[in-house]
Amino acid sequence: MHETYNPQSVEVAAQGYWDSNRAFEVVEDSSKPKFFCLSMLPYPSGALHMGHVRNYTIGDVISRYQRMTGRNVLQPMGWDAFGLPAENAAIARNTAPAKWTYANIDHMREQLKTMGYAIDWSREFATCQPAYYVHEQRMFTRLMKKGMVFRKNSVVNWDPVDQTVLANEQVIDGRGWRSGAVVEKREIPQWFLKITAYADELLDGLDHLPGWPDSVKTMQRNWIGRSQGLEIQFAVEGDNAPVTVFTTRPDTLMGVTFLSVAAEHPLALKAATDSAKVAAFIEECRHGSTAEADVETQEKKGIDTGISATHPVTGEKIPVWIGNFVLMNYGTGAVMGVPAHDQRDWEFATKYDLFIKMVIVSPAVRDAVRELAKDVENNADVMSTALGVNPALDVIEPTAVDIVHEFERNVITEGAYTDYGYLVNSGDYDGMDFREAFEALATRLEADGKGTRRTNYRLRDWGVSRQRYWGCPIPVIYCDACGAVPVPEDQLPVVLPEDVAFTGVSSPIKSDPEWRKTICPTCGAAAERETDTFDTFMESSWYYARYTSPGASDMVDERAKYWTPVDQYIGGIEHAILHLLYFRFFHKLMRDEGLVDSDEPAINLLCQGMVIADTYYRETANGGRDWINPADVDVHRDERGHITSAVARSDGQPVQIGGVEKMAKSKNNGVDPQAMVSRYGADTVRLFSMFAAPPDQSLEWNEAGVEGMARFLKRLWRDVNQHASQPDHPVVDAAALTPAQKTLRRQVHETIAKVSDDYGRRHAFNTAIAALMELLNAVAKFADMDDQGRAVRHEAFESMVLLINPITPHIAHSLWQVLGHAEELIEDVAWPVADATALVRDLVTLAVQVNGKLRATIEIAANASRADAERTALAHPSVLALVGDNPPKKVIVVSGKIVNIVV
RNA sequence: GCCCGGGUGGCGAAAUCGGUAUACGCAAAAGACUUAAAAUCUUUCGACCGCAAGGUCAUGCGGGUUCAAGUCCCGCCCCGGGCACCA
Repeated sequence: MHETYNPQSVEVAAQGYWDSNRAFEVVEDSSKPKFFCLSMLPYPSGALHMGHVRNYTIGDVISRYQRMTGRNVLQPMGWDAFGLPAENAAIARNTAPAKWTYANIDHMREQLKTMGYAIDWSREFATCQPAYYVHEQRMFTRLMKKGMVFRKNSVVNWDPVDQTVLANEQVIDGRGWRSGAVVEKREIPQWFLKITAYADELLDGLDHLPGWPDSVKTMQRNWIGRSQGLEIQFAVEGDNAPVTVFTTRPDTLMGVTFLSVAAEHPLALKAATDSAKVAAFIEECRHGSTAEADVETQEKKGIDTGISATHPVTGEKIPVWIGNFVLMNYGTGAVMGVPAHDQRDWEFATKYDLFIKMVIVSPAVRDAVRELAKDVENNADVMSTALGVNPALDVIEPTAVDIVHEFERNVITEGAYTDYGYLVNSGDYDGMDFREAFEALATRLEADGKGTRRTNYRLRDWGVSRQRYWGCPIPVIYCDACGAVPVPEDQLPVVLPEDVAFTGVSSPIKSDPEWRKTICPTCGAAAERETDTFDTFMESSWYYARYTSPGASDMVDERAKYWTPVDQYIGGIEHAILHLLYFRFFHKLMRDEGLVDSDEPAINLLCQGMVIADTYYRETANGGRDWINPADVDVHRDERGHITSAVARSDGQPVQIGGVEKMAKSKNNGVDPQAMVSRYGADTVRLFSMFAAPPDQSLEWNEAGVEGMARFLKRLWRDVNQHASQPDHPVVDAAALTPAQKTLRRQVHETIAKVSDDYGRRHAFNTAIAALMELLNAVAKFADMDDQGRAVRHEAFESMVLLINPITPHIAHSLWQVLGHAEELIEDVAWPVADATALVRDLVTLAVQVNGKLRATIEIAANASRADAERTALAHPSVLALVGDNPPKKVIVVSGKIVNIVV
């Protein structure tokens, strides 16, 4: 017997056994149901962090559990290896991005292996390998031929000092992160994938994903943003083209008092040629970042172009303004201004003293007017009369007029009324509701050729061009005669040179005139290659499919149809929209190429929360903060456990407590998984990361909590070994058990049922662990040394080891042998099933409430009738004291739970 | 600004379909073992009042629905994620 638990030797032994048996390498097997368990692949940033550990432990628990329930489980791993950080590291360390990336992968692979994940490593790849990205390039050229790809101008952040395009992340407060120069918006030609062609399918498909979190589906629905509305043309004076706007609220059309166009809109550019002020405003709009969050939070500013447009219904002249909040790349680049019924327009109109015209009243106002003016033939007229639109009407109800005026005053002075209501001040449309007004105006404008009913999407086409080096080259050749030509399939891959000097000023393939030189595949003339690379979301959109078909000559082969779709996908909630939308989009592209046969890439999705930790700091002389790692801080508490102070371990001097934040380099509060594994073992780290919080919430790293987990595993080790050292026991004879033995056995089977449900359905690993802890506590208190006592205890320990195996597989591997099983893979032992007869209870506890307050509990037979329950409850002394002799008004009995007596 | 989450003891959390709020763990306190410490074991542990029995109050704040609300509805506050070139 091993007296003490030594995680290091246990883990080395288990991992060695798995390796030598190739325990987790899988092939297609039609005799078993398959289960594809996928975790989002890591970016090889340098070292494993706790977020990875959490993500991959969740995936591993699900994989091992599914394997034990008899499924053929594929759990792969790879590397999302292209990206911006490699370029930054290359500049900082004077090395090549490829070299840095491959070194990180080697290091992180070793770190992952110490965690003991049940991964099929034979399928591993890195997305920066030509053997991977060649398929992506081929797919792109096929999509080009299908018309799914187009090129258009698009706005980027331009650093005028460094003469380079900046990512949004590289723009801090409107300035380039290195140069500090005010960033400019610049238009350059870029490649796009027509994701909008799939907008309806991407939206409607969400209704067929019951295994995805509602929050993710809602975010995607809102992101796609399908809306029904009207596209309306406003004629513009002079020889200008009409301005087209899209609105979902055509019922407010009569309230339009201005138009706003983007600074890049042709009409704005036209106005700039006549006015230096307008030109200066447009110049000002060119500064600052392109990020929507920045655009939406900046101060709303505008300028009158001096040009007027004509209202398509009334024929009135309305001014055209330029607004810095109008996005050229969304919709038509122009919006109609309805200050009375749109809050942003209201603020804009108030700021620039533009006319506010109320044309919608609330249902409450309409109803009040209708009631007061019920004798008047048409109460829509009363509302219009109140507004002075129809003074000819001589029968009006003064109070009704006041109500309408009051509402109008409110709209003008307090803020827009943005809900649906009833039209007023709108001529022929007075009295209509939203639906009627929409139909009437749509019909009229369509007849006049000034409007069209349209379905609009917030979703924009996917710009895939990046002006960076460390990415997959876009396989296009530019020929003066033939234009943009896809690289022929037999010339793929277009290989990115890896052995380069990277200085950060320009991409090595852009600055090397030789690399881009080629000949046109169509006409054979001298031509040039595209030097932009793909957005790295391209690689992460289809990697899951490649795992199914290692070595396939195309993107995937027939094996993909066995393994896809993914049964369980696990990753961070930060990917809820972009990655998960592109991932779904790419699956549909592959389906339409005949590569896979399902509509969606993943059946179930689990989004895990962040890993957070305490922060500590000291003020520096210049007012900054010097962050100190939690591992180097000692915390003092008072006797109630409140933290009173913290000191640095290095010098014993106090440090400031900075609160709990996401683990990040900037706050120096990252906890190194490697250090934790060497101190406590991988099983303890896995156990803590599953226990400390449910998977979808943030997880606070707390080393004392980790020690608690180590204690639990030590006790489990000790108690199982102690049990195994006792004499052999007979099989459990359910009919011969004492009440105490029966109770323990019931707890064992209740735990089996709970843990199975927690793993398989709820993904509530924290409560599964709590249930196992409770069972270990119960077994420890169970002192029965009789034959049947030992038999029941043996059943308890075997169940516990099997149940905990998905979370702590190394210790389970050892303890399974201790319990008398010859060396075997515990994942191939059948998952325990709760015995229904062992779950039966004789007595149940009911809570007894009087007027909804708990006053007593009673124990009654599990099969007692409701009347029995009511009688027993009413007879309880505490209840009698409160109820007295008066008969209760009402008694509610919820069987097995509660009796509530209302007096 | 817009969209999506979250807020429960000293701390991490539990309460799965509206039915006994605080399971499990951490921290803390007391005791046992020890020359001592660590480890381990036992006990206590939401707040307030009370010798006790028991009572009152408590799930971010303010209302509401219900026999019954952490859970449902309305209005706020605070924290986090995303916003299309971080991945």
